[in-house]
Amino acid sequence: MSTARSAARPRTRAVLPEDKSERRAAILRAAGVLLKQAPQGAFSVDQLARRAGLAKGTVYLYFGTREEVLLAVHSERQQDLFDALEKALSSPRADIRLVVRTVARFLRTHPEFLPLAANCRGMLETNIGTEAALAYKQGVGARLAGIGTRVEALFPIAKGQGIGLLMASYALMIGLWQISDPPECLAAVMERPDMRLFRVDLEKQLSSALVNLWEGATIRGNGRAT
Amino acid sequence: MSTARSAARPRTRAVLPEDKSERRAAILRAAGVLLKQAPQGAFSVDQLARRAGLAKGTVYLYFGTREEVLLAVHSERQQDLFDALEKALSSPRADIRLVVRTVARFLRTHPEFLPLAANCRGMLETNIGTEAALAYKQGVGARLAGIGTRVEALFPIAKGQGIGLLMASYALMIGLWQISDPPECLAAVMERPDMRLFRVDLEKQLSSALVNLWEGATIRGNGRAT
Amino acid sequence: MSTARSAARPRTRAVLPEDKSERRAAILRAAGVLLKQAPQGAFSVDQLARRAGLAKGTVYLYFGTREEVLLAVHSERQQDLFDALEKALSSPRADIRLVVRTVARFLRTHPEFLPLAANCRGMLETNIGTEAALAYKQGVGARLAGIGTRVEALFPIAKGQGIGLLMASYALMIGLWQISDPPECLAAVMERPDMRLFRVDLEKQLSSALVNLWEGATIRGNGRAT
Amino acid sequence: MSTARSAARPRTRAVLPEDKSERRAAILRAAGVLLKQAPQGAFSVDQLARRAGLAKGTVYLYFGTREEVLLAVHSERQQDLFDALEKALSSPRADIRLVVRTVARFLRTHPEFLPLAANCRGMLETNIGTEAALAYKQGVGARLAGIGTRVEALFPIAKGQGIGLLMASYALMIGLWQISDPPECLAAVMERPDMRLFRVDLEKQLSSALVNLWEGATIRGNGRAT
DNA sequence: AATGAATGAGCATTCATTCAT
DNA sequence: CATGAATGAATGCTCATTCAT
Repeated sequence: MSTARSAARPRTRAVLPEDKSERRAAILRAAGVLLKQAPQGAFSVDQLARRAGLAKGTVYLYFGTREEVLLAVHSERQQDLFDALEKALSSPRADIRLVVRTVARFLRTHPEFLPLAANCRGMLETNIGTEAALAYKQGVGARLAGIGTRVEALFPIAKGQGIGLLMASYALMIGLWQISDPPECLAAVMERPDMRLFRVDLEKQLSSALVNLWEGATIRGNGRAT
Repeated sequence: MSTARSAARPRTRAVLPEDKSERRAAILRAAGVLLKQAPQGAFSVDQLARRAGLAKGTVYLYFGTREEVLLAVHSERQQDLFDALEKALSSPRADIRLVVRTVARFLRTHPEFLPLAANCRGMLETNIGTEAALAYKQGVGARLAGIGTRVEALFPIAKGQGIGLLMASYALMIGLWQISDPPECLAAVMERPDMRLFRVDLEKQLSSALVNLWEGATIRGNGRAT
Repeated sequence: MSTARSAARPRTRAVLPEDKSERRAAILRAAGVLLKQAPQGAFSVDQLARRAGLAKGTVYLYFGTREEVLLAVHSERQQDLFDALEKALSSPRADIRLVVRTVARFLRTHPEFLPLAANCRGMLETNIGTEAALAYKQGVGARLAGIGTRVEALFPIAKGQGIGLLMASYALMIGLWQISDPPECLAAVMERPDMRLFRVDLEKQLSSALVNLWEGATIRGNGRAT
Repeated sequence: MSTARSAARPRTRAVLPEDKSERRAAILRAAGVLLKQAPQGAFSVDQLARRAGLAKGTVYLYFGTREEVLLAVHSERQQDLFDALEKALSSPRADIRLVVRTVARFLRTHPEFLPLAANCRGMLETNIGTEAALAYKQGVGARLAGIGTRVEALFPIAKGQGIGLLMASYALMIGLWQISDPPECLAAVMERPDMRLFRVDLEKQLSSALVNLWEGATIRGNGRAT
């Protein structure tokens, strides 16, 4: 397309470890910005690099593949969710309502979270190295274990069921989003009366379902639960 | 602009409406077969046509786009699930356990269902006309309404909550599958002890979560449910 | 795309010769209509047939290829131009001005003529049988000869130069159209001052050029003309 | 969505601006070669790239679309024609004969020029970005203005008519080629006596017509000219 | 470390034409 | 004669990734 571009003008080099992680962070930040416009992650590496003020090749110095960048963004956000959850569970007033409200607030303030989260498995399947996938899963596992234990301590559920409850809750989040978020091609007809069923208020439905799930799991004797 | 095309050696012609439906069905059947090898639908139209014993162009006589074929397969399967559900709810012994067992049995006998279902929103977003998407959604909506009403009649939940409960259940299915199905790139390391957390028995976990969800929704006074 | 269409409902059959030419004429008429919307002939055989109230296959009973339909339309229009020209040259007041005015009026009242005419060679090259091409050329040749002779009788040009003058005039028409008609991709920028050069008034420029050409050809002693 | 791509074995890299121009030129050169065999530009991007010793994608680093390559070739040749014309008009012996002879010689030595030139509008209409089209037109406009002024200075025509005369001359060139160049499908029958009319000696006819046009335009008092 | 030029696999879709009915 | 189902060739373009500089 272009004809004559000027020669390379490299950025300052990141030599120190802190510079390096700053570079990495810059890429993730840029991805975060682009994710707002294309929640499914439909932007090119070129766009990403340019937005981060770097060259395409540089991205590959910090990440193995395009999808690993997305996974890293997702992972960060997910850890934030875990943080919020852990904090809520540490509160003296911790109960199901608080947990559910915490999740709801997180999703409300991070609208780009669910589209990416729903894509997560697709990303893993597509173009991510074992190493990165493993690291991600281990990160998730560690938090799940910690928070799961806390849940088991706080609520009357059988030992070992906390993690399952958390997983089911997460499944509910991404699954409900997939059902309720109207795709582009239906945007124009969502107002029709026969589409009323699908004009779902995600926050409300999800909160309701989470309450049910958690209450169902904590009914006395529900030791077999989740 | 154009060039003279060479001759063709067509298959027998589907002239009658019933022959045409059979052609259409043949394409869906072929897609079903390919879906076993590529659960995410990663096969080319060419493969699909060849498998159906047709020319590529013929596929486009019966479907608008590649993705509409996949959507049609998914839609059919989903209607099967609705059938099973409706049948279970018609049984005199209908209760939560039966519903959950019905779902579990369906998923066990239709292992290709969830991968495709989890892809559904992506397909809608990608390359599906409003018309086809609308038809799909309407088909789902009609069944949801019918079955939801039945649920409300059978179980002590508030009027209008049946559909929400069904949706949440469906969300749980596709969400848990996404979490629990190990991606290709992790297949080799799933045996590691730190991956134990993710060696989820989908049927068991899902059944447990569904029971919790439905019991939580049907606790007396849970009118605000799901 | 569609699924079940109803069986064939053939039109009445054209058995008599006059019915047949009426069918043929209907196709040409339909092409004429479509040509207004897509002056370059960018419509499909399917559209054409539908517009003519016929099935696709029927078009091929009356014409060998898609392009032969277009050629036939063009040929008809061109014969109309020849008619107008011949009539003008028969007038007692026949002179260069009248000839030029006649051409200008024809083009003004047949705006779809030049786009198609400019495409003519492309059509011949692309997908037209020798037979149809030959018939077209012979039709043109006969008129050229007739009108050329008339020109030679009316104006002081050497014997045999009439045809050349006509050909050059025709070349001027299609060539100037190609230069002056702004392509789609420039529509938005034609108003810019640096595009002023290309905002050509075709009728004016063509008339002017034709006058020059014919006057140049008829200058006394210009026996070497055109 | 994406898949890991395989490695590449690139040619030497064009880093410096001059290397890049050379790359670009190499592509144009390759197009020129292919144009000899397919004067209408009927070759694939793949062929083009291979002939230039590059990968398909590389072509798109230097040009936006296939058609923009063709337009660039045409533009170059056209500038050559302008050069020849300008040189001729600078000669102390500049007169109509010299101009016409210059054009004739150019066309004789550049037989691939007219087929492509006659295609130019089609290309612009088909697949060319506004930017490239604009650049082309501006390039043409600048030369037309310059040469047109020179023509007005040399010949007794009204101010501002030079460009019109040039345009009409160009129209004559491409128009006459379209009429006179026998299409493939008529090659076998061109020898028939009734085709005599169409066995046109392009150079002779064009020269004759150009002389007429220019003489007609320069007749004293022809201020209304072209 | 940073750059960005080069690579090339990958694929849905159209539509003129045929010919069985 | 009329129909319209079936055919299948034909191809531009994107973009993740590599690696020479």
